[in-house]
Amino acid sequence: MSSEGSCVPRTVLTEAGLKVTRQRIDVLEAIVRYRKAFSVSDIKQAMTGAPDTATIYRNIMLFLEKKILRTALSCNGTSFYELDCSHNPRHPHFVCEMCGRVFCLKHIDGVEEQSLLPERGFRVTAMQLEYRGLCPACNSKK
Amino acid sequence: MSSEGSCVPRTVLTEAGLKVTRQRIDVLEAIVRYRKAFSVSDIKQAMTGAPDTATIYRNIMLFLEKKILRTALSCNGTSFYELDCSHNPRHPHFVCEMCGRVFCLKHIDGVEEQSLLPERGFRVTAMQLEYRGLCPACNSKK
DNA sequence: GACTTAAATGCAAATGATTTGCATTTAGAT
DNA sequence: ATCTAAATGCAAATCATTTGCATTTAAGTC
Repeated sequence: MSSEGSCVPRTVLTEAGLKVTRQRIDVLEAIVRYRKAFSVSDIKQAMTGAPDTATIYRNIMLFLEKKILRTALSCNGTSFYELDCSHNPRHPHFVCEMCGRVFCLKHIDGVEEQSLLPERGFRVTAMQLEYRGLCPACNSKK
Repeated sequence: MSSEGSCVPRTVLTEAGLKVTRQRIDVLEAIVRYRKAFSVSDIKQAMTGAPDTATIYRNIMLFLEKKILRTALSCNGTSFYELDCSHNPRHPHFVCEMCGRVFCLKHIDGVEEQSLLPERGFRVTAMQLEYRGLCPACNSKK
């Protein structure tokens, strides 16, 4: 996951210098399988026999620090995360105001952190581009 | 506030077809005075004799529907709002990961909803560009 | 392979933001 | 001045997230 690393949970953990526990492997496997931005409740539901919620949160925080994950966006009080690896380049997200689902959009060429600099004095570590509106399904229902 | 409206709370409420109540006037006045993106707790603290929290939330939801306000961003479980009027054009925001403060950045020419279109099928009603990192104050302390 | 210990986990309780139910008050029309 | 739907305050509920603490376990070390 880290920029160059593999996507094998065990390896990812070892490379990040983290203890390899059943819970961490299971959570990472679920995240890799999920393939899109997820909230803690998303990933819990996607797992059979998920670890305790506190454990999931603690591990997600750890994965964020280790750059195994990054925050995709926060909306309506919930944070969504996604894998932070070369196989998953940064891209904008879309939040459907009707069903609340979060979609990953295609990367937009030419729109990078570098091309959208804010004023001086700020040290930018991340940029997020977020759209709101109606997803295709909800849009066609209207 | 609505695209063309005035910034006088009473007038804003009337134009939006909302009942004019003391609480609504007070909240709007505080928001106009505040001049930047605010959370509910920000605006409560900025008021003397603020209405009940539930009332503030209910009114903010209403102001969002009426386009008197828009959501600036959500982070760490808190939503930030700002005036949605011609005097306050859309602009990117910056969240300081050290102190948690939210900053309004200057508008970036050429970067508009129009110039950053997501794939087909989506109906885009809003776009937010958000930066994270260290604000000038926290950055210089490091 | 058993031993040791710091780190990880589960569970329960705390926190903080936001929402809701309901009895009371009030803006705005009559 | 009167009436009624809508707005408010207050308390309690909800939801996401965090924390304290006793118990378990990964990963050396012998």
